[in-house]
Amino acid sequence: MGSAEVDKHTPPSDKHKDKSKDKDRKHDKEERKQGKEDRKHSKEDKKVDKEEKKKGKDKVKDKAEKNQHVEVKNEPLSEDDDVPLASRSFSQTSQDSEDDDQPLAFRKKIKTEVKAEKPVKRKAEDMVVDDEDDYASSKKKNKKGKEEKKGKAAATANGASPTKRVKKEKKEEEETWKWWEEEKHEDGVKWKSLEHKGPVFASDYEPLPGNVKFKYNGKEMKLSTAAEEVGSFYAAMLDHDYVTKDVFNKNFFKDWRKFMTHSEKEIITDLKKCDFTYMLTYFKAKSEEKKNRSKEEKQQLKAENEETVKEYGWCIIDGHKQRIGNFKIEPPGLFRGRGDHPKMGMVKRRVMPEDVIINCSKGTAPKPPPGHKWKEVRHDNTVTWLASWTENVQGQVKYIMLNSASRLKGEKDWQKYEIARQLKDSVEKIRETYKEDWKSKEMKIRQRSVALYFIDKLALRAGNEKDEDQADTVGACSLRVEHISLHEQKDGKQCVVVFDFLGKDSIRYYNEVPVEKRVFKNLQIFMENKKPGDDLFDRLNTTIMNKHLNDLMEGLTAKVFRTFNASNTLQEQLDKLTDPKSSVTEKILAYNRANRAVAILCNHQRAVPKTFAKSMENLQKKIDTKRETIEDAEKSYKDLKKEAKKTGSAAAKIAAGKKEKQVEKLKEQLMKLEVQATDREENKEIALGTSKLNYLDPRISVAWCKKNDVPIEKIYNKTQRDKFQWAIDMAGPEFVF
DNA sequence: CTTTCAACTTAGCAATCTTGGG
DNA sequence: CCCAAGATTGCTAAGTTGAAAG
Repeated sequence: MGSAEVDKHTPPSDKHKDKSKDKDRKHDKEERKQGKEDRKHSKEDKKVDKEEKKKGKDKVKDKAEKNQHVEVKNEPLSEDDDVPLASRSFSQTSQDSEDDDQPLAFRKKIKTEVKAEKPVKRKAEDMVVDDEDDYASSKKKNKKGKEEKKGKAAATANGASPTKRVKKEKKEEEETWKWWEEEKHEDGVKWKSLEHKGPVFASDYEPLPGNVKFKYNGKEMKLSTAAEEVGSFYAAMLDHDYVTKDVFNKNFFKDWRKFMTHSEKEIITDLKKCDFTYMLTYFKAKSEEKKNRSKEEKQQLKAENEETVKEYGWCIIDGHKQRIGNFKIEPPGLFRGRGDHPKMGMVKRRVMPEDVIINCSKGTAPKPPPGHKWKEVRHDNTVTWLASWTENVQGQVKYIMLNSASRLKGEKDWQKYEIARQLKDSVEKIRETYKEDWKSKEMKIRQRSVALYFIDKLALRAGNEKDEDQADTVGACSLRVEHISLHEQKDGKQCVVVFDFLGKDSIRYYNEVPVEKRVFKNLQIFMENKKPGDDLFDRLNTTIMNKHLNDLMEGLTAKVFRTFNASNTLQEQLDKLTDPKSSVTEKILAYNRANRAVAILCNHQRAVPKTFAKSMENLQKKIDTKRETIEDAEKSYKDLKKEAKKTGSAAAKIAAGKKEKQVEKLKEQLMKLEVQATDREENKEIALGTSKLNYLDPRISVAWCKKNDVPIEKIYNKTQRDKFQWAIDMAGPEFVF
C-alpha cells in the first residue's frame, strides 16, 4: 500500500497551503462557523460557555497552586495577568557570574566520574562500530586542522586559544554510551538517578535608550518599563504578516493594556494611533550592528554560549552525561499561533523560577537563581522531564527534556519502530477485518472501519477534537462533511473522494482518491442529512478508534499506521529505485526520491524557498557552462588524438590521454549538476526532514547505506547520526523493515 | 461514560552557521 | 577573503495518547 497512491497526491494546481488563499477561505469559514454552532447545539451544548470554562480553568490553577509543596515554600502567585513582565527583577548576569565560581567544582566532579566509568563499559563488540568511530574521528581531525588555523588567528588576537581547548573537550565527551546494549529499566521507571543544573532563564529586559521614541497620536510618550517591553514585542513584528490580522492586533492590544500603568491605560486606547516605527528602526539597527561585529567579538560571544551549554546543557542520568534538548526557558513575547489561531497576538508572560518545577534525584536539586525559589522540587522517576512550567496563553505545561541522542529518547524511538514492524506482520489481517466491517449493521463500526481505511491508506493523523480556542484543523476522526466531496466519476476514475482540509499546523491536505465502492456508499450514507459543518464520523472519536486498534494488536494506535506506512514505503521505494550498478550520486538521488515519496504520503510540505527561482537559474547557468566546457574539451581531445596519430609521438599520446581523462571528469561533474537540479526541482515544496527524523526507521537507511557502499554521512548529518547512533550500530546490510 | 490533564512526539519556520565559488 | 546560497540548528506550536478526574 502507499506506493501507488504516492504520486496521486498532486492536486490540480494549488496543492499547497497557499496562504494567499486565506481570503477565499474566509467565506467558507463563516459557513463553517455557522455549522459549528449547529453542531454545538445538536450535541447538547457539550462545549461549556466561555464564562464557565474560565471558571474551570481557574479551578485548575488553584489546584496547581495547592499542589506546590515539598522543599519550597508556597509563594502565592499574584494574579499573573497583572504582573508586569519586569516587575520581579533578577539579574541574569549576576547570576551567571556567581554560579560560575561554584559550579566549576561541580563540573569537574562530573567529568572525572564519567571518565572513570567509561573504559569499564566499553566491550569487545565495540569493534563493530569502530569503522564509524574511525571515520568520525578522522573527520574530526580534519576539522581540527582547520580549527587550529582559526585558533592561531584567535591566539594572536586574544593571547590564548580558546577554540582549541573547547574542541579537545568535545572530543572527550564524544565517546558514546551504548545504551542499546544494556538492560532496560523496569516498566514505568525512566531513570534511577538524575542530576542537572536547572533551566536557563531569558535575560532581563533592557529598557530602550531615551532617544528611541514611542508616539501616540503623533505625540511623543515615555512608556513605563513593562508597557515598553510588551510594546517592543509588537514593534519588532511590524514587518510581519501577523500585524495585518485583526485577531492578532485585538489580542495584543487587550493584553498590552494589562501591562500599562493606570495613566497609560487612559491615554492609549487605540492601537492604530500607536507609532512603533522608531522602536522598529532601533531594533533593525541593532541587529545590523550585531551582524557587523568584529571577528573577535563574535568569537567571544560564541565562547560564552558554549560556556552556558557546558554548564546547563547537560545532565547526569543514571551515571551518564547526556545532552539536554531545550535547557532554555522560552522568553516572553507575543504568541504566534499557526494558521487561523484565535489566540494569536496574546502576550506570553515572562517565566520566573517561581513558575518552574524541578524534577531530579533527591538531594541534588539545583539552586534557584539568587533571590528566587522554585515553585516545587519533585523526584518523580516515572517521567522524563527535568523541569516544567505552565505557559499562560494556552495553559499548557512546557517541559525541559533530553536531547534526541539520549538514551531516554532513543529507546522510545527504537520501540516505536518495533511496533510499526509488528504492524507490518498483522496489517493484512487488520485490513481484512476492517473491510469486513464496512458491511456491519452497526453505524459506529462502519464509521470506524472507514476512518481506519483512511488512516491506513492515506496515512492520515488520528484527528482529536479541538477546542474553540484553537485553530480549526482536522484529522481522520474529526473530518467534517465539508472536507470531502464525492464523485462517482472523476478524470475517468470511479468513486473518487476528494479531500480538502487543513491538518496539523494548518497545512492543507488535498487529495483525490479513488476508493472501493463500499467505502463510497458508506460515505454517502454518513453524509446524509448533514450540514457541511457536521462531523462525518459522528459516532467516532480517537479514543474509540485507539481502543479498537489496541484490541487488534497490542500497542497499536492510529499513529503507528503513519510510522508503518512511511517506513514501509521507504523500504519498497529503495528496493525499487536503487540500481546497484549506479554511482553514489545516482544512488543518493534514488534515496532522496524514496524519501520524497514518503514525505508526499505524509503531506510534509514547505513553503517554496524564497530564493528558489534564482538558485535554480544559477544552477542551470552552471550546467550550461559546463556543457560548453565539455564541448571544447572534446574538440581539443579529438585534435590531440589526430595529432598523436599523425606524429606518433609519445608526448602527444600522453597529452591526448590526459585530455580524455579530463573530459570524463567534466562529464561526471555535469552529471552531478544535473542530478542536483532534478533533485532540487522535485523537492521544491516538499520537506524531507520531518519524515527522516520522525517516521523512517533509521535502520532501513543504515542498511541501505551499508549494502550499497554509500557513506552514512551522505544521508545523515551530524545531529541525525547522533540521534540514530543506535541504528547505525545495530543494523547490518541485511536489515529489512 | 465524558472531560481534562500530563507527558511526550511531530511540525514548519526563523535564525544561525557553513561552505564553496568568485 | 567575502558573500550569498544552502544546510543545520533552535524554537516552540500543535499534535497523539493514556490516565485521572468528574
